[in-house]
Amino acid sequence: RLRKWQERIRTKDAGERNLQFALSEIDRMASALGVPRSVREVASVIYRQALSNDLIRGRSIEGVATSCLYAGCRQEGIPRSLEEVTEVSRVGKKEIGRTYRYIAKELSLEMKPADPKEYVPRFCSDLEVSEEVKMKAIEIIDESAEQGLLSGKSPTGFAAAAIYAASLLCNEKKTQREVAEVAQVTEVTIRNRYQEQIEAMGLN
Amino acid sequence: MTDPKDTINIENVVASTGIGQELDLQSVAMDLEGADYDPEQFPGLVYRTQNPKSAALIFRSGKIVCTGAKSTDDVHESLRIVFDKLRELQIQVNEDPEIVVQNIVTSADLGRNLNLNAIAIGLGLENIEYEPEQFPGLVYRLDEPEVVALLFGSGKLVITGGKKPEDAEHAVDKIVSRLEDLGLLE
DNA sequence: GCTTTAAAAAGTAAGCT
DNA sequence: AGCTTACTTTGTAAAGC
Repeated sequence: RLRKWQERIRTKDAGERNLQFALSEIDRMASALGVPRSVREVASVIYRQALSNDLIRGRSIEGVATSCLYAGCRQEGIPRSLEEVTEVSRVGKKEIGRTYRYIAKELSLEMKPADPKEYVPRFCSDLEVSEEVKMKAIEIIDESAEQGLLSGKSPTGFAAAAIYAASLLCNEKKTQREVAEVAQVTEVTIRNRYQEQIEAMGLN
Repeated sequence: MTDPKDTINIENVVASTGIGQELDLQSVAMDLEGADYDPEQFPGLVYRTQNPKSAALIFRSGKIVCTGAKSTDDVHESLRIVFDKLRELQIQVNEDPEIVVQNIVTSADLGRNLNLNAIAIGLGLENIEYEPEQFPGLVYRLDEPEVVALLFGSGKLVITGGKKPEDAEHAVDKIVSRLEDLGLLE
């Protein structure tokens, strides 16, 4: 009995240490990504839910913690792309994506796809463009999404192309390379999305 | 209007069978021309047929998996070739080994573009998986028939997980009627 | 869970000329 | 700027780690 009792404490302590580690990792990554405290709190809540629903077994704590942070950002409307969270995590993009999908399904998070517009404020401030460019980019996203161009496309690439197009239209040109860098997509992707969006706006 | 069912095309059939005889894969690999066998990497020996095109995975137990065929007839024809090749190596092969189709992959075309965002919400976020950042297709799991459909913005789709060709037809019918009910087609 | 095989869908990426 | 190759997703059996 004494042994069982010790084992329980050992297990409880181990579980407590694991939870503390996960939460500190969420904090570390959240700081590195520069997301507000509300996102860390949402991510922590999701992690505790995953824990109580026994979704961690068979998965790395770091992977689950990163996935919860990714989900938290999206739930708070200030998404970070998988590329971005992967940069501050110790696990790979593929594992994060797979773990995120598993947790979202099991916890019925019912996440809507990230809206490209949600990336515009951050990308634009990183590029130091005017409010005018920002508004124009949002206009381009709305119009081209309405015309059905968004289906299947990555939200970051779509946002990046709209910002690039808007910078040209507002005479505040940013190069494809500059936009590609802040959005973490290739110039080829920007070029492809940009062409379609310009056509959709009737600006070609 | 083209009935989406008429655009269905079987792209890949996976089936399993067995010759009812244990095999020494090392010697089979030596005698069978074009065989790929690397037990360190995978326990099965890979043998490819040319006509019809397919890849057979042959195991020590004598069990065989055939993939890549474009129809159930092709699966049988491919495996007949594999059986004959083994017989040429003086290996006993049962008369007519039972061949079980395990999975059929099909493609089809709904003929119109799809708004995947609207479909994700319409079909219910709890029933679908749509992560355009990770993959451009929307994943839709059906209960009846029990298959998985991947829907794309172009209106093209992939149906997998079925065990008979009719599964794909039933799936396409259900998908079309659900999208029509939601007013998300045309 | 992984390893291997096949095939489609469409988006993204990387390497080379 | 292309073109080619390759990776992402889905499902499935096989034997073994």
